[in-house]
Amino acid sequence: MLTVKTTIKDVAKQSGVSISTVSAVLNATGWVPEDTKDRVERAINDLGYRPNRIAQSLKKRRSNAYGIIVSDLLNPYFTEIVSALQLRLLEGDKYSFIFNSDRRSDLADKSFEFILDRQLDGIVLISDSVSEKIVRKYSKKYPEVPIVAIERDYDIDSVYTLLVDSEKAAFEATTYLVNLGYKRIAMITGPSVGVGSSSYGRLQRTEGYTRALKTAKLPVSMDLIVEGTFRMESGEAAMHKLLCLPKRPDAVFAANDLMALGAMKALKQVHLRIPDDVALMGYDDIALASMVSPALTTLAMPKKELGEKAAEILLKLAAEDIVPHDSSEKRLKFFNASLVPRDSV
Amino acid sequence: MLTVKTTIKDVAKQSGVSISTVSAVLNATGWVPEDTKDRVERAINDLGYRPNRIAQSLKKRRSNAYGIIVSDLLNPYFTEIVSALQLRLLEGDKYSFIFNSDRRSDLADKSFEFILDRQLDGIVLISDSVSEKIVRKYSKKYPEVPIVAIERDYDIDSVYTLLVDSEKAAFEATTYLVNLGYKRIAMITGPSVGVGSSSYGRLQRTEGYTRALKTAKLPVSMDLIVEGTFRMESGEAAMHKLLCLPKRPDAVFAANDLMALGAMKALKQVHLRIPDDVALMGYDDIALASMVSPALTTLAMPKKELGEKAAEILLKLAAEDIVPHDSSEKRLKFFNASLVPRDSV
DNA sequence: TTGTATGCGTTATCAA
DNA sequence: TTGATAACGCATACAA
Repeated sequence: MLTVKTTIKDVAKQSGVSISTVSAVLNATGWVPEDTKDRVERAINDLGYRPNRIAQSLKKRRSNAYGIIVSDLLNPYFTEIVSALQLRLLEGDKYSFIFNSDRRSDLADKSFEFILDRQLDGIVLISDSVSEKIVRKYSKKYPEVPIVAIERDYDIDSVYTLLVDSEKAAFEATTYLVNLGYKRIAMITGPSVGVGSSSYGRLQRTEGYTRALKTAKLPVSMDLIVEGTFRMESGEAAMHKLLCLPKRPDAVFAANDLMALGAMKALKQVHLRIPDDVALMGYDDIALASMVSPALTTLAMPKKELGEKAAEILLKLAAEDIVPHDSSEKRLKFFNASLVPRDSV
Repeated sequence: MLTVKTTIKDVAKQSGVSISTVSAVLNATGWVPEDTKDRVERAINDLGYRPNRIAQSLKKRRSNAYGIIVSDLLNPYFTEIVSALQLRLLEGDKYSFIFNSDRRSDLADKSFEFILDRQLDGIVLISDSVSEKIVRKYSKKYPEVPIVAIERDYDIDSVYTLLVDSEKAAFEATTYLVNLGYKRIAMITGPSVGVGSSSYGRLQRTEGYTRALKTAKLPVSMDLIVEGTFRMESGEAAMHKLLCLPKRPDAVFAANDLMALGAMKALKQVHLRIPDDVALMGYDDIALASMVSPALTTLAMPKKELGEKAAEILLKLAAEDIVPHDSSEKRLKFFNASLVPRDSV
C-alpha cells in the first residue's frame, strides 16, 4: 500500500543533522550530545516519524518477530499454549504472529514458507501442522532460523523439541480407572490420518492405555477402541458407536478433552449418568473441563510451561545471537501431564 | 537472522541472463521467450531460490499480508470469526497474521503500531482491542491502509465498520423469555471498564433487555443486573451473586455464552434445575453452546458472515488497488443475531 | 527481448 | 561527534 512516508531523511532535514545522526539516536549507537539528541527527538515527535520495520529488517536481517503455526485455532488446547507463549515473548520485547492452518496441512506448509521468506527470527510449530518434509527442507536451507516444535517429534537434529510423556500419563490414567474398579474401559483415540495424526501424543496415549490394561490383566478389545478426530463432534459420534456395543463400556478415556465433551453430550442424550453409568476421562485440561457438569476428570497438559519454554528458548537464542546448533541448550525436553481428578470418574 | 541468501542475482548468473529477466519471469511481467524462461526456472529450482518478501515489500510497498487483532484468543467467539476471515483471505491468495492482545489494551495498541510499521496491507480489529485514540491517529497517518472494525464503532469515517444490531436481538431474546412466562429476568452484562467495555454490543445488549422489560411492563430492577467480564468465571460469580438475592431470578440472560456457561456451572453447584428452576439464555452461539447440557439457548452472532465480509472488503480494495475512501463500498454495515432456541429455556 | 541503473528506508563503515 | 556513502534484495523505467 502506498504509504505516505516520513522517513529518516525528513527527520534529518527537520532537525538539521544527517541521517546517520538520526539513526544513532534512534538506535542508541555512538554518542550523540544531549542538545542535538533533543533536537532530533523533537523532530521525530513533530513529524510523527516511525521507523519502517521492513527497511530495518532488510538491512539488519532480523525482524524481532516470530511466527507461530497452529493447526486448529478452535481447539482451546492450542490457544492456551499460544497465549502463554506470546505473553512470554512480549515480555522479552518480541512480537509474534499466529498462523492458523485451519486443519489443512497444505496451508500450514505454505505458511511456514511464508514466515521464512519474511525473515522472521524464529518459528514455533505446535502439534502437527507442518509436514516433516517441509521442515526438513527449510531447516537445512535456513539453518540460522530456530525452530521449536511442541508435541511433534520431527527427528531433525536442529529442531528444538518439547514433548510430553503421554504414554506414562495415559498409563497412569487408565490404571487409575482400573483401580477404581472399572472393567470395560474404552478409548476414543486421535485420528490415524489427517490433522492430528502426527502429533506426538496420539499414539502414545493409546499405547499407555493398552499397557495399563495388559498390566492389569484386562482384555484389550478392539471394539472398545474407536477413532476420533480430536474434535468435539467426533467424540460424540464415537460415544454413540460405543453405546451400540452389545455390552457397553463402564468407563471411557478420550484422547483429548474436546472429544470427552462430545462423549459427555452423547451420554446425556441417552440419559446415562456420569460417572455412575459410564465414567469419563479426558486429556489436556482445557479451561472448560472444570466448568462442565459433572466436571471432567482429565490429564493436565503443561500448556503454560510448554508455551513459556518455547518462548524462552527463542529469547535465549536471540540474546546470545548465535546460530541454533551452537547453543548449549538441550534440544529435546520432556514434560509431564498430571491427573486432575474431578467428578466425571 | 543472518540468512544464507540465494538472491535474484545468483539466479541471473546461474542462468546466464540479467536480473531483470529473472524478475520478469518471476512476476510474469513482460514477455520472455520459452527457452530462456525454462533456463531461469531451472536455475530457480536448482538453487532453491525464494524471493525475499521483505525486499519485495520494501520495493512494492505492499506485503500481500493482513493483520488481525483480537483481544482474547481464549474466547471461541473471536477464534470463530478469525477462522472464517483467514480462510476467505487465503482463498483470495492473501496471508494474515493474528495478534492476540491477551486482554491488555496496551498490547493491542502496540500491536497495531507494529502492523502498520511493517506495512501490512490492511488490518482487521475485532471487538475493542485497540483504543480509539490510536486508531484515529494512524488512520490519519496511513490513510491508504484499510481498517475494518468488527463489533466496534470507532466513529472514524475511513474505518469500515461491521456491527450487529444487538439491541434488537437482546430485545427479542428478552421478550421471548417474557412470553414464556418468566417474571424475574436477570441480566449478566459485559464489563463497564477494561477489555470488552467498548465493544459495540455491550451496552446494546443491556438496552435491548431493558426495553423489553419496559415494553412488557415488568420492573427493571438494578439488583437483577450484574456485571461480568465476558469470561466464564465472571458468569459463575455473577450467578452466585444473583442466587444470594432474597428472591432469586427465574431466568438469566447473559451477555455472552461464556458467562452463560459460568452461570450454568453455578446453578448446577447448588442443584438448581435448568430451565425448571432458572432458565438460561446466552449470546454468541459458540460451538460449545450446543454441546453442553442442557443445550444453551442463545443468540447466534453471524460470526462467519462477519469474518467473511471483512475479508471481502479487504480483497475488493486490494483488487481495485484504490485508497479506501474512494471505494464505492458502504462503510457501515449492520448484521443481525438470531435466536436459537435450545433446552436451557 | 534483455541489460543497466536507480531507488525503496535503513543501518553501518569509514572519513572528515 | 558527525556526515557521506555503500549495502540489504528486489522491481522497474529506460536504454540498448
